[in-house]
Amino acid sequence: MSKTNRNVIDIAGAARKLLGFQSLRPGQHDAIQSLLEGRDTVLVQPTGSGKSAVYQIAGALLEGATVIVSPLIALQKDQADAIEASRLEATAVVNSTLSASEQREVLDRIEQGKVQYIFLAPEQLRKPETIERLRAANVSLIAIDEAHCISQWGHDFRPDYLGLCQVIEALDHPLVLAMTATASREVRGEIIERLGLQNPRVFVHGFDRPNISLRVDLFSNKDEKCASLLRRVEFAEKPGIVYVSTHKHAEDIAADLQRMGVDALCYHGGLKAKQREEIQNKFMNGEVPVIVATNAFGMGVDKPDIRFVFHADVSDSLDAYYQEIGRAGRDGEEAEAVLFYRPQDISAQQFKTGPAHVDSEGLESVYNTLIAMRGPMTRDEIVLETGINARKLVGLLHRLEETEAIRHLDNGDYEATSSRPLSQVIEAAAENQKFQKDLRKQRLQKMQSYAEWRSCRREYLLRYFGDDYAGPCGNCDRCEELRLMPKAA
DNA sequence: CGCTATACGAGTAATCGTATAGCGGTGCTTTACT
Repeated sequence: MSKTNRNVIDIAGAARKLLGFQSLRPGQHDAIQSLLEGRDTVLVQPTGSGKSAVYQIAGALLEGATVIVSPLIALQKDQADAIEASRLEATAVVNSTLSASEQREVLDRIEQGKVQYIFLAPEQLRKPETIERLRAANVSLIAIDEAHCISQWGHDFRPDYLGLCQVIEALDHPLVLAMTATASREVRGEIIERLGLQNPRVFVHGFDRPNISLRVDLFSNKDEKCASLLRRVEFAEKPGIVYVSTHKHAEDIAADLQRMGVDALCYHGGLKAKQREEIQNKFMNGEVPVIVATNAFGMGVDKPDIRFVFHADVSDSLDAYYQEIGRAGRDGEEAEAVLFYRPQDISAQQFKTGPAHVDSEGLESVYNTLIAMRGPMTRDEIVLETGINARKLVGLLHRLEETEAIRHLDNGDYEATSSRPLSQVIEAAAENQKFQKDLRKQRLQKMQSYAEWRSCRREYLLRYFGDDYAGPCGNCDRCEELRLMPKAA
């Protein structure tokens, strides 16, 4: 008990001294304390609620360096700058924007223990050299920012997210803090399992966003849907975001809005990095009131006064949907989330559940190469030997690793673990792929169920995320229709 | 699902429909070449 009390005082004092905080929110305090007590910690809390203060303060109070795994280079820079501006210690960013000599210099400083906070993407952590240098720096805390990426991206798009478990082990299991704004119980479970967390404490705070009104407008005709969306954007209180599923939709709708005299820009991954930065800045500082975007837009967008988030296409999961609409109304004022929906929209997103078949030729080529070698090979050597491009190879290696036909060694090399017959390995890989695809299909179906839900939408959403919220909420289209109001408090 | 690029046959010179296959969304990296 006395130990706990001492920690309480230390944490609050540190927050004041280091960050100038008058007080900490309960969520922040509990998470920091959990870390100081030596527990791996999962923190689910809305953006803007001060998740970064948790690793900043815990990192300052723990001996040794803090590693922050952050998915986007743009975020890494912002987060590091925020620390530099405060009273905390030295930071470093390790990513491909640094020249080779700059990287060497930064790694030297890290190795010498001169850096307190190190920001990097999971891809950097798959490099043996980086791990070696980090080991020398005595890492005591590894914070995974936007930890839902493990579940969302790890299985194909950025497989290095699934390698974090090995990274943690290679660093002798420092304390782990996994942070995200949105994670259903299922996703939280996957984060814990994939990171190999041991008996973690899980904090979930502030999930409901009662000021965001929820609504689904049903259409059967595509043109009607589009016209209704455009009209609604025209008259909506701004600023706001329109989410779409393809580059083309983003460009078309932005062009339509401009034609109507609405100042709108589109944003998607096909644009040049510089252009994207410009567009995002214009939205952030209020120069442009409407952004029409794919899911490329949003991470790191913490603008308080977004009044609407409309969806012209469905998201591929409720997790993604809630994350997207959660960008509205951060100031606590009224905001609206409207899904413009046609039943066909669901099947149009099926492709996002991934390919139905594995690349058996690719798997065969990689597996046979590793068996023939009878020893470890680097990625580069495998590329040279098989002629498969590096990007594709990462995915194939990951698939093989999943079946345990090959092993990824701590030094970064790969080797075949056995000489299981090829057909068995391919079959196992196909099974894994099918499992992933089915999982994504189920998630897409939850999106459909939300769109077609007949009673309180907030209840459906919050229950999906594991909350036991009971409607009516009085602030969704279903409650309105059924004239349901929440029971008086 | 729905779009678009490509191929193909018709049937006669340059174009026009129609059928169909393939693709669509998230970013890190590294490397070769201006």
